[in-house]
Formats: sequence, C-alpha cells, structure tokens
Amino acid sequence: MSQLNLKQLNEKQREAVEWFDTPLLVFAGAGSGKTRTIVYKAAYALDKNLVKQNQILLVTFTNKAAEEMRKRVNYLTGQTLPHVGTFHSLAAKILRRDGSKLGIKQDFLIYDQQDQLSLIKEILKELNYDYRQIKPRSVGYNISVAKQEMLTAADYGKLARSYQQEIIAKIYQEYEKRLQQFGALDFDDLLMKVVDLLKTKTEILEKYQNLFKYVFVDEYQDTNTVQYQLTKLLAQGHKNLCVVGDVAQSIYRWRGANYRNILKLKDDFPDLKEIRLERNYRSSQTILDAAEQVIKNNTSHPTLSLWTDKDSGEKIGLIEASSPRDEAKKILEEVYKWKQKGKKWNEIAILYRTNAQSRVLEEALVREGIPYILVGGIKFYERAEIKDVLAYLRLVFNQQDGVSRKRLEKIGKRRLKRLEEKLVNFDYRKYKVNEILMMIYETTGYLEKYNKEDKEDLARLENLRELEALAMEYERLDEFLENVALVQAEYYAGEMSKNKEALTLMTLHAAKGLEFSIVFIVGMEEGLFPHSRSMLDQEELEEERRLCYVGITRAKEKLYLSYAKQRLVYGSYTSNERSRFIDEIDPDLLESQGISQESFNNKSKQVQKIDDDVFEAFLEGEIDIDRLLE
DNA sequence: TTCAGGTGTATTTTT
DNA sequence: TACACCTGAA
Repeated sequence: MSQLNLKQLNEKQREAVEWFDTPLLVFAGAGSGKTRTIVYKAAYALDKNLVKQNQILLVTFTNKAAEEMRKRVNYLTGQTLPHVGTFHSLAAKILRRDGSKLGIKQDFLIYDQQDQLSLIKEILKELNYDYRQIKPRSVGYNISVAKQEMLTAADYGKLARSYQQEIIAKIYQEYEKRLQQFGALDFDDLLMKVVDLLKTKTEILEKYQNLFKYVFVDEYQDTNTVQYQLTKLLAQGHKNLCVVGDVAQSIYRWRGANYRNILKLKDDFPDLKEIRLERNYRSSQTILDAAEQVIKNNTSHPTLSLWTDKDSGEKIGLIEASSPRDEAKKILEEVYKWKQKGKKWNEIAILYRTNAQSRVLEEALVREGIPYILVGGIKFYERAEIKDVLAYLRLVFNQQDGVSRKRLEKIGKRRLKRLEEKLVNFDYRKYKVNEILMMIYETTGYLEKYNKEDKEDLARLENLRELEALAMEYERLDEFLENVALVQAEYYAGEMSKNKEALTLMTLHAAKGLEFSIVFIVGMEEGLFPHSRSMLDQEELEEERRLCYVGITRAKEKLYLSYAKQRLVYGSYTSNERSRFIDEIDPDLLESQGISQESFNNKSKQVQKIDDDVFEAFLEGEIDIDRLLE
C-alpha cells in the first residue's frame, strides 16, 4: 500500500492528523514538524477515503512550500493534489473560471508591484500632482492596504479624512479605471475580487464549498483580512478546516498580515479544536532557551514553549566587533573553525536585518574565496531586459495593456509600431511561447540593443537566454504569463552561485522556514535590529522581536550573535548600543568569542585569491588558517 | 535617444 | 555613502 505510517509521528502530531470531527487549529512551533503534520494529514484523509484528491484545498504562502507539500503527499500516497497553491494562485484560478460573473474578462493580466507603481506614477503625472509631495510608493501602499480591507475606491473616498487621503482616493479611483480599461488585476485585486465574487454569487460559493471538502491553510499567522475572509467563506461549507501557524513567527505585519486572525478563529468556529506542537526536532536546548527568553518579552500575544530531547549543546557565541568589516572578519574566523570540524559550507548561514549589510560580508567572503549564495537581491523577473521582453509578450497577449505599452514606448517607439502592425494579423493562440518570442525579436529587433562585446550587455543576453529556456516549458502564452506573474523565479546572485555547496547569506525574513547547523545573526544593534523605524511603536517592536525569534530558531547546533560598535549609516558613522535582544538572553547561555589573532587580521587583507590547491589542502584539514593565508 | 548632473531618500518584500 | 529617479541638453 502506501508509505503512510503514523508511527513516524509523535503523539501530538498524530492527534492532529487523525482529528476530523471539528475544525482544527494547530499551533506549530519552530522546528516542530509542521509540514510533516500537514502532509500526513492530507495523505491520511486520502488513505481513509475521507476525500478525493481534488477535494483537498491546500493553501500556502509561497510556491516553494506548495511544491514541497505536493511532492510529499505524492510520495506518501502516490496521488497528486491538484489544488495546492498560494492564496493568489487559487484566486486567479477561480477568477479565470467564474470571474465573468463580476465582469472580469477571462484573459485578465496580473499586474505586479512594479506595474502598479508605473501606473500610479503615470496617473500622478496626468493629474498634475507633484511626486515629491504625493509619493507614488505611499499611494500604492495605501491602495494595497485598502484592498486588503476590501475597501473599493468609492469606499475609500467616503472614509477619506485628510487632504492627503482625498488625493489618494482620487488616484485610487483613476487607478481602478485604468486597470479595468487595460484588462488587468493587481495582486490585491485577485483576493478582493474573489471574495466579492463568493460573497455576492451564492451559486458559485456553493460550488466551491461543495468541491473543497477539506481546506488546509499553512502559515495562518501571516494571513491578512481578505485572506482570512476567503478562508472562512470556503471552509464554512463542510467546516473541515485545518489551519497551522505560530504567532511567534508572524513577521509580515507591514504587508497586512495580522496574527490575530489565528486567535479570532475561535469566534467563527466555536468548536475549534486546538493542538500544540511544542516538541522541537531542530535545535539544541540552549538555542531553544535563548529563543524563549527573547520571545517572552512580547506581551501582546501568547507563545509556545518548545522543548527537545537534545542536550544543551553549544553556548551561544557572542561577537563584539569594532566595525562591520571587523564583524565580517570575526565571523569568518568562526566559520573556518566549523569548516575544520567538518561542516560543509551549506550548513552555515549568515542572517541580517537589511540587505545593505550583505555587501561587507560578501567582500570578505570573496576575499577568502569562500563559496556563497546570496538569496534575494535583484529578482530575475525584475531585471530591466526581462521586463522589456515580458512587456512585449504581454502586449501580444493583450493589446489593451497600458503599462506594458508605456514601457515599450520608452525603449523604442519604432519597435513598438512595427510590432503593433504585425499584431493586426497575428493570433497568439496559434503559436508556442518561444515561437512568439522569436517573432518579437524578429519584428522589433530588440536584441540589437545589446552588444555582445560589452560585458554588461552580455549578462543581459544571458538572462534573456534563460527566459527563453523558461518559455520553452510552456505551450501557451497565457499559462506562461500567469506563471511569471505569480511565481517568483528563484534567483541567486553572487560570484559562486553555480557552486552548489555554498554558505548562505540572506535577510532574516528570507530565512523563515529554513534551518542550518550554524547560524550567525549579524548587526545586533539598537537601531539596526530592532530597526530604528520600529523602535517607537510597541507593535512594531514586538514584530522585530518575533523576527529575532525566527532567526534564533533557524539554528540547529550553534548560534552566533554579533554586533559592531561603530557602523557607517547613510554616510556617517554612528555608534549603537548592542541590541536589547541580546540582553534578553540569560548571560549564562552566552559565550564571548575570542579576539582575533593578529595574523589573521593582517594577512587576510593582503590575500586576494587563494590558490585552488592550497585551498583544497585546507579543506582536507591538511593545513590550518595561518598557512592558508600565507 | 542618450547621458550627465542634481536631488531626495534610505526595512523587511512569500504574491 | 550610494542609488534610483528625474530633468534638460545635446
């Protein structure tokens, strides 16, 4: 039969898997086997014939998580779940099918944040607002927040109290008009419209309520109001709902996430069953203790109390540095220690609060010849050349698309004109995506923009080659565009990105859901972490603390916290106190790391590149750091 | 269409 | 500091 064996679960996990009587809320602490529990529960429901595979709806926050769960359910049961995805992809699916009832065209485009911003800028210009007074970003943010609260432009106008808000209301109204005209929906629209659809068209609501006999929602603490509504609507039918989350890991408040949604659930489902997964399989006791000591300073929400069978393990390394450069150096000393003990590069991660901090670290890694990957940075689909070509493709798909047209006008009116002439007699449905791509290149001569001899241009051409490879995977243009809009292509920057075994650099946000043997959290300074923008507001400060909690609980064996006494911020030197989060940890759990050896200090500066052979010898443990740096 | 120069601004960014 | 963005001139 199947791979399903409930003996692989602990008691609490099993209880969660077998519970089908009433709606279920699983508080799953960091490293408590959350994914495993969801996956087993879905598999169990299939195995017991409680539902068929297409009757399970499994909503996650990232495509990566969705992919992971789909794979694992498939492994356990041999069945593939068709409805696993993000809130946004689910909404897009429903709107493509039934959106016409709300007057939404079936082939609507999806505008991302950048599209939204360009559109707002254009409107600002046309309505004669000064972008210095009315900031496009802020307008976009306000519109987004409004939509998350399901406020239409008209609603917003009625609620507007200040002059600023009235202007935003006007822009919002115009923005909506244009979206409609262009046949486009933005990210927030997807959710808002689908809730609108389900609320107003009972027959459609019933259809989906009947279809989805079981609804799972992962990372529930990060849902916003409209996502909460959507969950409620869909689950209200069979009342077979399982949501999983951890309040202490809610770190997206600034995008509308409201962890109170998880606490509010009891009001909507009075017979809600609660199960807590508090056994941690990831970290040492010391790391868990530190995490708990930090998070218990948050007073506005309850927290879980994690425990483990493991030993207390290593103390938490505390690194004090004079500057970010010194910080990087000291970190690498510790990194080498672990490398010598046999750890692989990919078991080590350096986490920071802001992207700007990555640079000094990168420089140090490059100097030492340590392979690394930098997660985040410029996203693939956000690159100018990729956006250009996608704009052409979107225009082929939908000639109403004003944002794309505007962009294409900027890169060449003649090119655009030639394409538009071609499109008069062109039916994209008859061609594969890469055939259309070739047609675009031929008609517009876009590639001539770039010179192969130029290093930067060559990189752009390579990116476009990559896009072509992606396009090959799709037959139909609409499918390709939908995927581009809703799936952020994973993209790693950095010298050594091709090297699989590499140390990871990323923001604390990006680290959520991941784990590493050795974790460094750097820049633990007041003003940086907690960030100065968050220090005045209790709610925001607590979110910073949750972020710290997320960071700490990424570590399996050894955690390091580091801070620099002086740091260059916006061009001027500032001295910051060490982060309050460090002082929230019992000093007995901490251990100051030694001052660096002078030799390392001096030599590492001179070393440009280490010989491969020497480096290899070092990896084999044949020589030590000092020899390596000679 | 391109580019130099000025100006303002500066978290995090699953979709 | 450093970068993104706008503007105006060539």
